[in-house]
Amino acid sequence: MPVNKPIQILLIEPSLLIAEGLTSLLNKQQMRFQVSTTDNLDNIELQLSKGNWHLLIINPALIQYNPKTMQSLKNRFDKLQCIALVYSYFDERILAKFDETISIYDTQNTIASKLEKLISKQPKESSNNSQEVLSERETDVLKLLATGLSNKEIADKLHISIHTVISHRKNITQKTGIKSVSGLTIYAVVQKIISTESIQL
Amino acid sequence: MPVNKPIQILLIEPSLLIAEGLTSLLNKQQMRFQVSTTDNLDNIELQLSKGNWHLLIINPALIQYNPKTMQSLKNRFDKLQCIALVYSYFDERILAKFDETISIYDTQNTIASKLEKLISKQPKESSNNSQEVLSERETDVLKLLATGLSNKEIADKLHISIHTVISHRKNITQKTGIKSVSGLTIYAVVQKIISTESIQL
DNA sequence: CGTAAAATCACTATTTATAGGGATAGCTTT
DNA sequence: AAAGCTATCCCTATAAATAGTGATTTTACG
Repeated sequence: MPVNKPIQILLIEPSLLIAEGLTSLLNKQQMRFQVSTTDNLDNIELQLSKGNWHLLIINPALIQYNPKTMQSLKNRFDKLQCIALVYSYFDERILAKFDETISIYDTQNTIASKLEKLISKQPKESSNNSQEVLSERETDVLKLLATGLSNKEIADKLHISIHTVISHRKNITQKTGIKSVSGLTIYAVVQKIISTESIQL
Repeated sequence: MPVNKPIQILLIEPSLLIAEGLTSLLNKQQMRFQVSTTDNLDNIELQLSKGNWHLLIINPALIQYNPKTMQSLKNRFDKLQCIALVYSYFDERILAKFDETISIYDTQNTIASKLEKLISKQPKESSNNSQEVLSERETDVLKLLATGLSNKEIADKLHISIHTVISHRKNITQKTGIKSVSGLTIYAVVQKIISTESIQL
């Protein structure tokens, strides 16, 4: 099972509903998008600096009166692509500052293809190893992890040391980009590595 | 495990993104909402007639120029409550025709409580069969836990101390008998406390 | 045969989670 | 009014998980 690293997206949008909608739509796509949302521009530089973001989607209303912010962001994070998320009419001169524009009336496919096009423009640093597959042993560990066992229990069950389990888990996290146990659990279910019945409820 | 009948909602909204957002938000609520979406008014009477709908959520832009539709719907389906979903300013006289108004800038709680208030007005057919295992607050915690957040993050999100979160988690574990995060995640999914989309992968 | 990937194990330091003990205040129900 | 439940907060001590680095041995493949 090939696992692509998710595309990291920072979404700045005051309407929770719209943020939720976009997130939900993107989650339905085959390509994996990981969307983080914030509702204002505060601390945005801080947030951008501590992560490997691919796309910034922003409501242009938030920056239309201080285009400097936009420019300074583009300068500091030159690989970051900025997309405007518009509800209604916006001045072309403002929209022109963005790499792309998506509308709330766009279809799911339209939105996704616009984003994908932007991403494919990027130098593929990590997408060459994106056909990553969990190894057999990693799958074993994930399976047991997702059924609710601790590292120690997994180690005992597989007759290996806990260090090895931890090692495998590091690799799993790195390959899938999923850090949380809940996320990995759902992943295991979706990937049919386990069935929900086998989980310790 | 008690199961309440879901609230049937018909959503008429041309923006897929907004429809998706609202659906996603409602799915995160404890109360179960089942949302069907259509993007225009065609065949709406037909659709309404073949289902037991509780709420109709509609973009007022769709009917502002023919209020008759609205009136005729209210006449034919007298138990149906109509909610306006607004993005921007709308004439008060138009909004007054609705039982309630929600904005895309409303918080999740605001939206949910508006809908719940409308529903509770209705004669309760069979809503008292719930020996709900988890309390409301415990459900909040479970919801966030299952999306992959740590105790600390949950505390911040709910504006309570980490001790309280731990306390709730103790109770959740005791009530459900489920100790592992993966087990609780699956539990939350099965109980429709969360949807798999909302999990941080 | 050489190499690359996988699997195994190890150590340190830090952060999180769990177990178990309490406490208080605000409700609802009896 | 008393009993119960919920929500909130606090403490200690221990267990578990994670991040970062590194090393050795198998195994598969050209």
